[in-house]
Amino acid sequence: MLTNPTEIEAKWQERWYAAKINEADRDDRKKFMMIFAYPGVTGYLHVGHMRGFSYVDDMSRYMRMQGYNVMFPVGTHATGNGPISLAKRVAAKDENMISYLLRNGCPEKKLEDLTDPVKVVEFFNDVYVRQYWRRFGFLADWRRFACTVHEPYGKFIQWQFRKLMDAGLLIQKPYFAPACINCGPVAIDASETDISCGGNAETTEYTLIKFKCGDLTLLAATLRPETVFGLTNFWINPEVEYVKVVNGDEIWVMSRPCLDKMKYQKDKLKEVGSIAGTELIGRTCIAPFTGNEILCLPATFCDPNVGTGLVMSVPSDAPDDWVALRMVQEDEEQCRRYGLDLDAVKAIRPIAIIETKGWGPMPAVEIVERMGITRSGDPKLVEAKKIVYKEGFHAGKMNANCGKYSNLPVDKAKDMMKDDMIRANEADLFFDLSEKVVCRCGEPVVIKKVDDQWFIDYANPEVTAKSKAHAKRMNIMPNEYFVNVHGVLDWFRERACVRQGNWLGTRFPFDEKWIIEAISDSTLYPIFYTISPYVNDGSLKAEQMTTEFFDYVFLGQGVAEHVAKRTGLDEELVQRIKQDVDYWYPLDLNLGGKEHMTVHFPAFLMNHVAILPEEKWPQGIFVNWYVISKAGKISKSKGGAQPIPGAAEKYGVDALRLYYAHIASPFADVEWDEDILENYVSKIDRIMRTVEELSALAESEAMEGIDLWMLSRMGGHVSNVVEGMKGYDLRTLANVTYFDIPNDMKWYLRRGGSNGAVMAKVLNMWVRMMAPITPHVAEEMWEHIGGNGLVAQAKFPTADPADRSLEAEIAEDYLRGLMDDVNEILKVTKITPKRVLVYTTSSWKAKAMSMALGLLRTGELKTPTLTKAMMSDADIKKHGKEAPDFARKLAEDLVKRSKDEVSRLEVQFDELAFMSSVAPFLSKELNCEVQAFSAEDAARTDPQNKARTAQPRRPAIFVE
RNA sequence: GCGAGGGUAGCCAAGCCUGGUCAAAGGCGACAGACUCAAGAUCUGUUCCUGCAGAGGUUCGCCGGUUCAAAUCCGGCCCUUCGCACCA
Repeated sequence: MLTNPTEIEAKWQERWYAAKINEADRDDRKKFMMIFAYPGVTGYLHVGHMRGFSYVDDMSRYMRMQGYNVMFPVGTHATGNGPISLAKRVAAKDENMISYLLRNGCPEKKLEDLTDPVKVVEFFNDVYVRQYWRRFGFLADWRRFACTVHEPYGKFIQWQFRKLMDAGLLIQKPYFAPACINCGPVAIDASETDISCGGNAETTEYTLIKFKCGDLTLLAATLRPETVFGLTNFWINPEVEYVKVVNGDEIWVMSRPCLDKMKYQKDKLKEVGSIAGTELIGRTCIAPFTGNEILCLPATFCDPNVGTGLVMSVPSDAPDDWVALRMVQEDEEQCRRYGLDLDAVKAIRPIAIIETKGWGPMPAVEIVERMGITRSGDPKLVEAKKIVYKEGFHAGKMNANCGKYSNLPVDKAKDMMKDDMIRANEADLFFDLSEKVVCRCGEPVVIKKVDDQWFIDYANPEVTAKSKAHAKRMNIMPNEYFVNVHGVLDWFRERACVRQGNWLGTRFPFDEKWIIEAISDSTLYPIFYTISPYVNDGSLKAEQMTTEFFDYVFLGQGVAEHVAKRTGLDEELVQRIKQDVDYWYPLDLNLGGKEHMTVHFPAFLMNHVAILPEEKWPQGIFVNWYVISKAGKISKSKGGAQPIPGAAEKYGVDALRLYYAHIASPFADVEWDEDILENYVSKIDRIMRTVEELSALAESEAMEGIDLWMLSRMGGHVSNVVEGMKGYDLRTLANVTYFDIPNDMKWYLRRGGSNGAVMAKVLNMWVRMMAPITPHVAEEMWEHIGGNGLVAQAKFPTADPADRSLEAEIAEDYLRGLMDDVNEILKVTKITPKRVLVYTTSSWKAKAMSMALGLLRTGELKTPTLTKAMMSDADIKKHGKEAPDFARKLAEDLVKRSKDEVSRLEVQFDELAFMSSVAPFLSKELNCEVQAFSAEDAARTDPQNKARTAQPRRPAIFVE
C-alpha cells in the first residue's frame, strides 16, 4: 500500500480519468446533476474556495455510489473587467501584480501573454481546471467545460435575453451608477475588484433644494428634505469660491467639486462664472414651501466636497446647524465684518418641526447641550448627528408647523415632500458617493447618469409569485435560507442587466452597444452544460445555435426537421441533444457561497421560472459558508491565503477534503488553521495503518459476542450516514466514518476481537464509506483489501438487517458502564485494586422491572400501581421491606426514559452469563482478580454485602 | 437602515427543528499512566466544583415565562458575525 499522498493521488486520478468514470452520458439510470456556482476569473483562488467545490465532488461521488448517473460539470465566469484590469496591470508592469502572479506559480515566460485579457481568461481557465479541480480529484466531466466569454456561451445568453424580452421582463429607464470617468462603469464592493480605494462607499441620494436669491438659485444638498419647515437661515462658506452654472432658465450656485460630479448626471449644465462665498453672505434667499426670506450666514463647516458646498440650516434638528448658529450669534465682530444686521441675526430662533418620543421639540439643541458641544468641527458632532437623525427619522412624526404633512411619520413625509418639491420644480436630485472612490486606473469614480439603461424586471409579480411557490417545493439548505428565500424574492427588484465600456461579455441582442453584465449572464447557465459537450467537440457550432435551435432543444418548441434544415445540423443530432437536455434537466443541486443568497440564487431561480417549462425548474440549493483567516475573510485581492497546489502538496488532497467536510457545519464560517490540518493528516495516516493491520487478521475463527457487536454497530453507522445524506449532511458522514468507526475498531481490538472474516466485511463497508470524501486513499485501501474494481464505482454500503444485534450492543454498553463505575470508585477511593467482585441483580428485581415495563406499555405506570402489582407477587412480597422503595425508584426512572431506552430494557439479556464471560477481559484491564456472582448466590463472596444494591442492568461492585 | 445567522465547558465544535437517554458527541489542547534507552507515534485514564464507593452540586450569553421536566419551547435584553444588487 502506498503511503505518500501525492503518489496516491497521482495514481488514482490517472486511473479514474483513464477509465472516464467522470464522464456523464445519458443512459437508463436515474440521473443526478449538480454544480457549484462557477467562480469568477479574477486571479488565483485560495484554499477557502475549495471548501464549497469539494462538497460538490463529495456529494456527487456519494450519489454515484447510490446508483445515480451523476453529472458534475464545471465552468468559469469571466464576464466583467477582472481579466481586463489584470491584463492592464501586467502590461503596466505593476509590481504587486507581477509578484502576486509569480508567487502563485505563474511561469515567468507566461507574463507577456497575460497582457491580453483573452489570454488571461484562458490561462486561468487552465489553472482552475488543472491545478484546482483535477488536482483535487474531482470527478467532473471536463468535456462539458464552459466559460462565459466563449462565443457559443454568448449565443446561449443572447437567446436567454430574447426569451426575457418575449416575456416582457426587459425594461428601460434612466439609472445612476458608479463609473470611472475614464474606464466607464465600475463595481464598488469590499473586495475592490475594479477600484483601488473606496470599497465601502455607498451611493447617496441628495435632494437638491432650490433657494431663489435674486437671479441666482442657491442649491442646498440635503439628506433630509422634510426639514424645510424648520429652515431658519442658509449657510455659505466664506472661504469658498462658488461657481455659477446655467441650467435651463436658472442660474445655479454650487461648489466646483460639485459641478465636476454633477456634470455626469445632468446634461445641459453650462458654467458661466463664479461668485465668492463672501459675496453671498448677508443676502437673503427664499425658502421653498414656506416662502420665507432667510439670511445667508457664514459657516466654515460647509465642505465644498460634500453635496453642493451650500447648506440649508435647520437648527432644531441638525446639531451642526445649531452649533454654527450660536457661534454666529455670539460673534458680533464677524457679523459686523460681513455687514450683517446684528439684531436680525440674534433674532433667529430654531423652529420645532418634529416630535420624537423621548425628546423635546428641539433634539439638536438638546443633544448639543447634553454632549457639551460648543464649536463647529467638534468630532462629537458626527455622533450627535447620527443619534438625532436615527431617532427622528424612524420614531418621529411631523408636528403642527408642517402644513399638510403634519402628523405624518418622518420617513413617509420625507419621500412625499421630496416628490412634491421636485414636481413643483423647487428641488432636484443629485447622487454622490459616501466616500472617495478611485478607479484602478487612478481616475476618480463618480455617479453617472445612464438614460436608456436596460433592466431585468425581477419585480414582476407573476414571476415572483411562481418562484416563491416553487421555492417552497425545493430542497433548500440550510433551512434558514429555505425560510428566508421568500422574503428575498419579494425584495428582489429591477436589476440593471447591461453595461457599456471596456468589458468582456456577451453583446445585448437588441442593442449592440451594450454588454450583458456579470450577474445577468450567469443565471440560467446550468442548462448550457447539457449541450456543452457538443460545443466542445465541434459538432455544434456557434452560428448553428440559433433561436430556433434553442427553442427546440430547451423548450420543445418547433420541429427537429426544420431546425436541422435551417442550421445544417443532422436531424438525429438535434434530437439527441434535445433528449440529453430532457434527461439531465432540471438541475438537482446548485451549491454556492453565502454571498449568493441575495444575488445569484434568486436570479437563478427567477430566470428558470420565467423562461423554462415547469418540469425544468431547479430542485435544490445548497449554501455554504466561508473559510476565513484570523484577520477576516480570506480575500482574493488582499492575498495572504495559502495557494491551492501548495496546500495539496503539503497536507494531501484527502486531508484537505476531510478537513472541509468535518471541521464544522457547512453553514458556519471556519478559521483556517494549519495546526488543525495536521490533525487531519495524521487521522488519515492512522486510518490507513488500521486498515492495513486489520486486513491482516486470520480468516474465520468462531463468531463471538464482540464480532456480533462490531457488525451491528457498523450497520447502525451506515444507516445514520445514509439518513444524514438525504440532506447532504457530509459532516455526519465524516464524523461517523473517520471518528466513530475507528473508535469502534479500537474497542473491538481491545476486547480481543480478531475474526478475519468479520473484519473483511467491516473493512469492505468502511472503505466504501470513505470513498466520497477521501477518494484517493480509499482507492488505495480498496485495492489493498482486494475490493472489486474502483471503489469510486462501488455501491455505497447498506445496513444488513441480519447484522443487527441489539443484545450485543446492550452487552457492550453494560460492560462499559460497569468499567466506568469501577473507574469512578477507584478514582474516588484511590484504591489500587487487588480484587473486584461484581454482583448481578437478584431475580425479584428483574421481575419487578418486567412488571414495570408492562405497565409502562399500557400507560399505567405509577408508583402506587407498580407497588400494588409487585406486592401481589409472592416472590417479590418476600422482599416486602425493600420492595416499595424500589418500586418508587423504578417508576420514577422509567417514565423519564426515551422509547429507545425502554426498548433496550425490554430485550432479554443474561447479565450473569455475560459477566462471567467478560471476567478475564476485565481482569486484564484492571490488572487484578475479577469475579462475578448473582446477588442471590448464597455461596458468593461479599464482605460488605454490596449485593443488595444490585439492580437490573446496574450490577453492584465491590473493590478492595 | 433592510434582512439573516450566531453566543454550549481551556479552545474548536455537535446537540436546539421533534423538551426527558444531557455534566452535554467528537476533535484539539492539558495532565497522569502503559510502551520506549529516550523522544515521537500509539494505547489507557482524567480534564466544571465537591466527594476515601459508583454520588451530590452548579452549568449551555443575561433576565423572565411555559412545563412534572428546558441547552432545547415562548418573551425581553446584551454582545457578535454576515448579506444587501452591476463583485461573482
